Amino acid sequence: MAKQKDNPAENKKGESYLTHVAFDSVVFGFSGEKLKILVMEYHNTGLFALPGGFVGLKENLNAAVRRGLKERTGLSNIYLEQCYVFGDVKRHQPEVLRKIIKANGLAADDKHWLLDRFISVAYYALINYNKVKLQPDALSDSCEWYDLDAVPKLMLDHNLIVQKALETLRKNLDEKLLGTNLLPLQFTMKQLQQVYEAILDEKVHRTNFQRRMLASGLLIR
Amino acid sequence: MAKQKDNPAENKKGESYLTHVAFDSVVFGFSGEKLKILVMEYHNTGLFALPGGFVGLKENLNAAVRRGLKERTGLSNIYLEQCYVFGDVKRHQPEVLRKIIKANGLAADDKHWLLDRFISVAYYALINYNKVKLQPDALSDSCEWYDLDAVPKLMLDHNLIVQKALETLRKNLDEKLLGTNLLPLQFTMKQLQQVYEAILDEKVHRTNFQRRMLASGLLIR
DNA sequence: TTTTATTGTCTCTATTTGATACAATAATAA
DNA sequence: TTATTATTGTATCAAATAGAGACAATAAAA
Repeated sequence: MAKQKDNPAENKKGESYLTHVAFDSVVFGFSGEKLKILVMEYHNTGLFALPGGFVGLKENLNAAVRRGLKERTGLSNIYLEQCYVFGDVKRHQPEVLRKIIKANGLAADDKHWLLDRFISVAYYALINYNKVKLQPDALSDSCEWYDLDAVPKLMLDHNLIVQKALETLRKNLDEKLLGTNLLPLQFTMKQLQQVYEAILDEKVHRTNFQRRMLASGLLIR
Repeated sequence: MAKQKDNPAENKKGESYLTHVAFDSVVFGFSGEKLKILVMEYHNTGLFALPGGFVGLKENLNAAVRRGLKERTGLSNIYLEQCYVFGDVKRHQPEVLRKIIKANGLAADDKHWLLDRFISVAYYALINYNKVKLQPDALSDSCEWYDLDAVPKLMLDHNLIVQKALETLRKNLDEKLLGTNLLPLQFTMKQLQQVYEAILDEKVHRTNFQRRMLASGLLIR
């Protein structure tokens, strides 16, 4: 029986993380009548990925995700939900990670903790597009908005994660007026309707939509 | 900065698991008009817990959960869904695990892999009560059905997991006639109605319930 | 067979939903 | 300013759906 390798999961700053556990976030924003998500591009690799990260040894999982989002967007108090755990063996592709590590001039010996297998907990977040100050991480050239219908090929199973996040968002859309999290505090009915249409990818009837929203009692004109 | 301890995650049989990752299942069954779940009791500890387990180094997460369920219930082809990931630091209580390990006459040195922190992926499963042949695992005296309203105090955050599973089940109840997974292939409308009432914990109108079920088109009389 | 309970069918009303017409307001141009 | 246009809010109607009960058909028990 194979024994498990024993890699200290430690980054350059000497911070330690739980091995085998990662998270990825699908960060939704709304602008120009379109739904967008955040995508990062790694240095000199042509690889795109969702913003993600790892969980500190003494850190709550949810807190780790919030920390990650804070670092990328500058925002705290983000609307955030788990959507699925991706735990298939085939998502373990050390060559991909090795490429990233090497492109950053780091030592990619076989025992590097990033080369190990990870289970990833996927989250989706809803944020106000205009309040964001985007910030790539140490390994990335950029962290940018992409129209949902123009997301590039992402590494590993990240495109699948986007799909799942969108599904979950659609299913939960009516709980507590989720859509409002994508808009400023003050917004018009039209804007909210556009958010719904962008998420559901279908037109909704204007007057009936208003009736429904107001009937929920959670909105004031 | 603290470095991560490096424990080989290996059981008595020499099988290796991913460190820091666990799963727990809330297994629902239906009998005598009541909703029940499976609970295990550990040897000589007075500790109750949900059936759970760990993920093999080369095993898909979902497959690991199915393996666990197979071992406990004898069933394959179980209806199974993720419901939430529990990742708070406070669920790390090495004393509890140490108690279990010691009660089984195993060496509970500080480096035992079970004493490390775990993120747990919670699932809920729906099974046909009558088809089950219950089987405790090596560490447990029993694996038994408990009425949902009479579940004992469980270890760690397992009672919370039960709550979350029930919530999720209720939310998803109407998708694809979920309830039928708790019944034999042939069942009466009355039985199905009782399942619904047990899950939702409220009465439903008989004739209207039938209309709704038949309207879904997924049932034949 | 009679009695009783269970299950299926039908109907009535109330509520919700989809669709449209039209009024009020705001934005634009003459 | 007024006239014109587009946008947004209100009212209404019909269709579909949901809740509640009457009653017939069937199955189970005496």
